Amino acid sequence: MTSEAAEALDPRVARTRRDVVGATSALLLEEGWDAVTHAEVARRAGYSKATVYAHWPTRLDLIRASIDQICDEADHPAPTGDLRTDLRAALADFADDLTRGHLDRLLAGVVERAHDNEVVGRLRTRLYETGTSGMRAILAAHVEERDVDPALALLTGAVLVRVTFEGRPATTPLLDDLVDRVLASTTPRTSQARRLDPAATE
Amino acid sequence: MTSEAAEALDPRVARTRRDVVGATSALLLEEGWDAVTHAEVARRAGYSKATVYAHWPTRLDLIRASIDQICDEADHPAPTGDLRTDLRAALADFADDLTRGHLDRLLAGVVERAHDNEVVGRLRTRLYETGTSGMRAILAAHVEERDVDPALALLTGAVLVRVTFEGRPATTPLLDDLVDRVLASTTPRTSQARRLDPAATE
DNA sequence: ACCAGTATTGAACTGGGAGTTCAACAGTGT
DNA sequence: ACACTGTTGAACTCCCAGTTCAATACTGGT
Repeated sequence: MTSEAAEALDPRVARTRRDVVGATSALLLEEGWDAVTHAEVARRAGYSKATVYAHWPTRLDLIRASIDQICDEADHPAPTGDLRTDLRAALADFADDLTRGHLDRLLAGVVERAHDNEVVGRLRTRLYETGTSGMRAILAAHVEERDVDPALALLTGAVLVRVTFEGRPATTPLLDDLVDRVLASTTPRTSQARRLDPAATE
Repeated sequence: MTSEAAEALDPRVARTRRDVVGATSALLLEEGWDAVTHAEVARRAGYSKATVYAHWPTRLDLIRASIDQICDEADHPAPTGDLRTDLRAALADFADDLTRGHLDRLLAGVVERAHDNEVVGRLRTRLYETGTSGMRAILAAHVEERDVDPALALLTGAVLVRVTFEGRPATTPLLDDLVDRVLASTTPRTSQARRLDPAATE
């Protein structure tokens, strides 16, 4: 019922879904997993608690719909074609999501609950892949296949640690340094004269 | 009263503290933050709920005591003196804590709650620093000062991502590869004449 | 052995909030 | 106008974290 695509949908239902999922996303990012209750979501969205229960019987239903929306709406800056430039931009974008977008708390909440819930485990994977797909695409286009996964883990992991655990702001020089270090351990893909001399290029 | 060090302590109090904090740590690692309630902790430790409340009035008091204990008890393998070997061992140790020790869930739970609680923020920092202090010491002894922080963030971050988000087992070749990549972006400290005595360091 | 001081206990109580239900009401497509 | 479906408000149940306290058990000192 909820998955029918272009089936003529009651406009009331469409409104409700849009409003409630929107309110849930905002709540989830602003206040965290535990703050997402049917009562609070209903209050924020301007609907009755009973309506919210009718559409999303459990808290996880609400959160799943919300995360799906967050992932669907994610956008990435257009690549220029230069590896280093694009990677820096994508990494800055990721760091921005983590801090300003409070994605770090959402990720933490999902990771914590993924231990005893299969569905949450899939949300965790989807969320992480969405947040890093930009970088993955850039890497896949420019470095050897075997380097993509390790480089991605190094980059995203380092930013996560810096921002989330060390509480450090993700400044441009810090991010650029990380990109340089990670690229030093990868093999460029094109036969182009892209030697990895630290001092050369740009 | 609770912080007196060698002051002759009522053995009942000593027993209670040991048992309850032990039970809390186990519960926290096995079942996660939300599972830590006074009732469940009391049940596991074999004490009355009222006793647990008398010693630790809030849930956070319990968790703080538990994390303090976890950090105090943490031990690291003795270094051999060889950078690559020691780093591999320390990283494997960290990965093991994350997976087998369920440290990943604990970290996630702490990160999530650190957003609106200063005390939890300090727990997060302490927990992360405890888990990575072994690697930090090894790096500090062998690479340039400016390389220590970035290398640490890259290593721990990559393992975190691989284990926690990708759900991948932290196999030896995977960890060794990460160490190699990170070391490729660092400058070794002057000569290898740096034969540091394990007992004489800091 | 006794005692004064303290820790522990069991059991009962409260306060709040998550989740549920439903009859009345409102919006929708024909 | 009509049948159908979504929405509503309010009342309700149930569970559980947190609280309290008089009775009991243990401890160190005399």
